Amino acid sequence: MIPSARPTARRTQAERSDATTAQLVAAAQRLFGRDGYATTSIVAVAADAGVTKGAAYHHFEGKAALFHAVFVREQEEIAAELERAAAEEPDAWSALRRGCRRFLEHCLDPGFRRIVLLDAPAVLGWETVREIEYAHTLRVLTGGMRAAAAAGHIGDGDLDVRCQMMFGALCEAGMLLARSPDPASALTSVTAEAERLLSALAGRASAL
Amino acid sequence: MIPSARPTARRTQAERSDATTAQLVAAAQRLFGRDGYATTSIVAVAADAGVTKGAAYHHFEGKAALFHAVFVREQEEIAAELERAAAEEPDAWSALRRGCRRFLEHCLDPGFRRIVLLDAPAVLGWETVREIEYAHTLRVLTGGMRAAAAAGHIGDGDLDVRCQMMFGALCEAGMLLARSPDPASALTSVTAEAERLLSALAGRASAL
DNA sequence: TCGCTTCCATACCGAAGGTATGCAACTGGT
DNA sequence: ACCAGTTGCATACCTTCGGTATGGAAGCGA
Repeated sequence: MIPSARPTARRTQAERSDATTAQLVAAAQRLFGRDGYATTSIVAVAADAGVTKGAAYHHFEGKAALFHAVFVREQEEIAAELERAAAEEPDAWSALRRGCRRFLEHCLDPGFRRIVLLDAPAVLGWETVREIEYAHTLRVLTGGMRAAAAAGHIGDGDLDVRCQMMFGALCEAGMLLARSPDPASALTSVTAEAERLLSALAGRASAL
Repeated sequence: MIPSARPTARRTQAERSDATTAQLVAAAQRLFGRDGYATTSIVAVAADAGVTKGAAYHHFEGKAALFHAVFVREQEEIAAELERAAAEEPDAWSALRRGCRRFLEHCLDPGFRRIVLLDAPAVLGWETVREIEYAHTLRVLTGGMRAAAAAGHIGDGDLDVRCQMMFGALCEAGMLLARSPDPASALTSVTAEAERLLSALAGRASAL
């Protein structure tokens, strides 16, 4: 008998497990992003993934663990996107600016805002959130900052603290951006303020 | 018969109502601040206030409404504190710096962090949170910024956007501060970074 | 004094997170 | 190829909690 004649028959355990976990995370990302963590039930996520509660609780310790997986996935996506954007720029300084702009653009996605900026701190706690972000988004940002500092663009001081504060300002700007009646046009002005802030941080008050 | 011979007897309706609402808000502020919104039940708050669920649902539309009241109270407290601190300074620029430092100090309170910085966006939504903050904390901050701008300390640009981003950076710095092993000593270094950021925003890159 | 409203407690309901159980599919050894 | 043993997952159940309905006691206007 030919294996996988029908896609459901004769799958290995790892295949089944990976498939359902992927389905669950994808469904959770959609529903958490659309309706928020609190109003999204486990059964709804499971149903959207084509399974039941049992599968969800078999693969994840609970609702928060499922959200944790979604958050990590979200971070991996944005970090990869930022690195791709930064790689297109010739020097460290323009890469840093390009990354900030890219982050703001990414904030136009409602699911990202809901999961990463709104729910994550309350669900996972600040420590966990920043730990994960420090391995993804903040890693890219601090990397860009260090590169810019090595190129002599950045003034002295505590770079880690400065990156965190810059990051907080960017998140705030992202929410502000998305809230505006015309986000597409607001993107330019908010980006301008962000770049001004960046230039200011770098000790180049009139770089723009 | 003498009114209020015993404190419980012969109180007017408004008195009873005000007393229980105050008790409920105070209890909610304590429990939400200590255990977080999600893990704090209405009955726990009511019991801590010395009443039952019925009283809570009589005075508030639901759990979120109770949290809303707590959040407004937090904002009123911090705004008053900031205005008091700013009033002690001679000029607009030092008042602005003093206010930022004061805000960071206030972030050392775990209840404040939990309620205002962690839970509020998820529970009330970003729009509601910023609307309330714009009437309190952000009002004081933008007021200080405008005063500093009028005194010629601040460069041109969108002041509202800049205040929001500065506020985001301050919130982030507050969390970072509280997370550090020795918050009291970290306060000075984080404050230094914040003032540097402020100076940078003002177009005075070497003001500190 | 007497309807009427306000304040609040008790009883109840439904939804949702989490657990226990059971069964079917896969796996590894013989 | 067969057969323990494990894994993947569904179903049934429990508990907690937000929210509602009901009832009664305390003030209030007339």
